[in-house]
Amino acid sequence: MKQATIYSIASDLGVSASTVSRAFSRPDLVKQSVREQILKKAEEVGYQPNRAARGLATGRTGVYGLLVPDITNPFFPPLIRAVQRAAAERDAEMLLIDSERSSSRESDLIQRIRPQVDGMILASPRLPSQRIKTLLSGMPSVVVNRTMRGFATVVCDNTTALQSAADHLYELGHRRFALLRGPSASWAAERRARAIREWSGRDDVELIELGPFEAQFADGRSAASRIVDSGATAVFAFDDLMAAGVIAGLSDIGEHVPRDRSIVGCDDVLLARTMTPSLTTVTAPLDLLGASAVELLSLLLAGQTARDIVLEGELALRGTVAPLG
Amino acid sequence: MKQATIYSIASDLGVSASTVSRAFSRPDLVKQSVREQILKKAEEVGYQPNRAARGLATGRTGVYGLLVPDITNPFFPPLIRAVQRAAAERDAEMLLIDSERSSSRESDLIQRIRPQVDGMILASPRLPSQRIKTLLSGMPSVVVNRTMRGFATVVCDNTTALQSAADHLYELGHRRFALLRGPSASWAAERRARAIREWSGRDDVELIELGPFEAQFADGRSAASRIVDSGATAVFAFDDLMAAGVIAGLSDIGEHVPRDRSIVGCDDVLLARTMTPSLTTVTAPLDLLGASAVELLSLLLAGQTARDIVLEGELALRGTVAPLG
DNA sequence: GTGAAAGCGCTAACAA
DNA sequence: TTGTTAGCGCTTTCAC
Repeated sequence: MKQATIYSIASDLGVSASTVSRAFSRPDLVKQSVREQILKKAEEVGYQPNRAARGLATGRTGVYGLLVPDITNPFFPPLIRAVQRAAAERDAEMLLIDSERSSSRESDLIQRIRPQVDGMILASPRLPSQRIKTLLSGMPSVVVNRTMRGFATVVCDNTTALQSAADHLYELGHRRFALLRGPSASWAAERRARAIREWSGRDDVELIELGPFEAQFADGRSAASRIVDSGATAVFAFDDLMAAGVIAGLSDIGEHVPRDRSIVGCDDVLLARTMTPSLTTVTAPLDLLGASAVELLSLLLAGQTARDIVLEGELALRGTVAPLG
Repeated sequence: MKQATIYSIASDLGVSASTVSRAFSRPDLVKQSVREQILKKAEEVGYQPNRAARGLATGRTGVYGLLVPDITNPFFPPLIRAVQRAAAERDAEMLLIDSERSSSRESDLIQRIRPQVDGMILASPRLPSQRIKTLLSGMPSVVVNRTMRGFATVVCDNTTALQSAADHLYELGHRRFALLRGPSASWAAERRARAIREWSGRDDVELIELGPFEAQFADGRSAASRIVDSGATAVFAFDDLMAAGVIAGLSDIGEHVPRDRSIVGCDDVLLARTMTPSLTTVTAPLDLLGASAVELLSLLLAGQTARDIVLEGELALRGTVAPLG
């Protein structure tokens, strides 16, 4: 027993294949009684439309490409889930590509899947804008967590939340802050750094900037001694992973968080919640981020123009900040 | 400028479309000089074969489906990466489905993508075997981390490593152990539990079994008080996530790991390495697991029979076990 | 070694 | 409201 087709259903029912096709794609054009028969039969024989055939005929694949730089970075899985869910709601599939933090690979992979997807969602790719524009020319695309002229974008702005965190630390008595900067090419890193810099422009506050770093656990860990040297009592890490690294690094030196120093992360990834003590951080609305990206993409696919979206992070006060002791 | 096709290349070169097609799919059938011209031209115009068309003609999609129950569980991202990488090596794409720990969703999603993939890799699905067999009948499939008659399987056996961990704890003076069991339907949970049970069959050792649990962080956390009540000084958690939960739960009660109690996790996911102190656990060869799964699948697709594969975990001694104090 | 032609399953005019 | 027809881009006999 092979897959049912519109033809097998059509001949079973004594109607034409087009009628069966229409029963699915343009149901309003088919007489109700016939349509019901067709749907029933389809159900019965487990009919599933062959997307390759449909794609060939329509020029649409029903597949959205999602490109992430590093699926093992805990920031991405919830985003991936959100995208998949939103795609499924639109009856589309998601083709995931993980470039493993390599931009050459990114380039290859985009080339490769280009003809197989209707559009792409790029979650903070490594490639320079110009290259991306070339690779994706003519393909509806939305960019996540990065602004880029000529593309629909959805970003998360943590400025307010980070500044609240800073206020909070200030109230707890901290005056000397360290900032571990993220990757130099990262839009988010720049944005976060600027938020802290702006905030720290007051007389009685000192800011020590370290980095840029690749934003890995090991980077945070090895930065710990420099933090100690700097005399900063509170540190803003680019993201939660680096924050966890800092805590490990401080522990290597014999320090304890938050007793000896306060740490704030960013993104609220899983490990921020599962570590003990749990990490004070800024949450990212990943579900919304993913859903918005898909929404923008489908607007684009429908030929409409999509406006950019800015979401806000929120401060999550937890166990890694304490009064200056 | 639209996508190049075999026709556009053919007419550019004054050969027939079939020749162009053959230059890619059966290169040995084309005269070398012609083939080189074609390849060069294809490169030049950025030709990418349309997979939908190829799929329609051959009945093959060149896409492998990968089903995971929960992409936010840090066990899966490295596996997903490994599968994608291995698929890419075989010039195939990976369609990822996350069932969000819902078996009904799992069922729907499998149905849905069935006609769009050449085969499926199921990573510890939630569905009962019988249902899976029905859903996948006639489709080449390999099952990861679960044994299942009628399917090619690749599993990771942690028995030896877990028993070494137990030996180690025993040497450190521990005699009373708690075991937090994983989901009752989980093959891995059963296997791990058995390893510990077998080992603890000695006179001077006591084993307290708790659970089964859904294997979430919160489960571990709330189990902490029961662990304390049980008097166990060392605990085996089903996986790292639960282990992290236990540590958090013990901390809620005012206990400190490993000072007051020793904890062993399983899988060596990212958060095991990023927490402070880092978690003593059993590593899973995820890269190999993913690569093996893809290898088995391609054997199946080539019409060959695939033998099952068993991989071994390894003990990673880290910071959450200490001598009984 | 190469070309012509049929067909994969579906959609989308166009007719009826 | 329904059927007929012509492709979508590729592979694959079958001739040449």
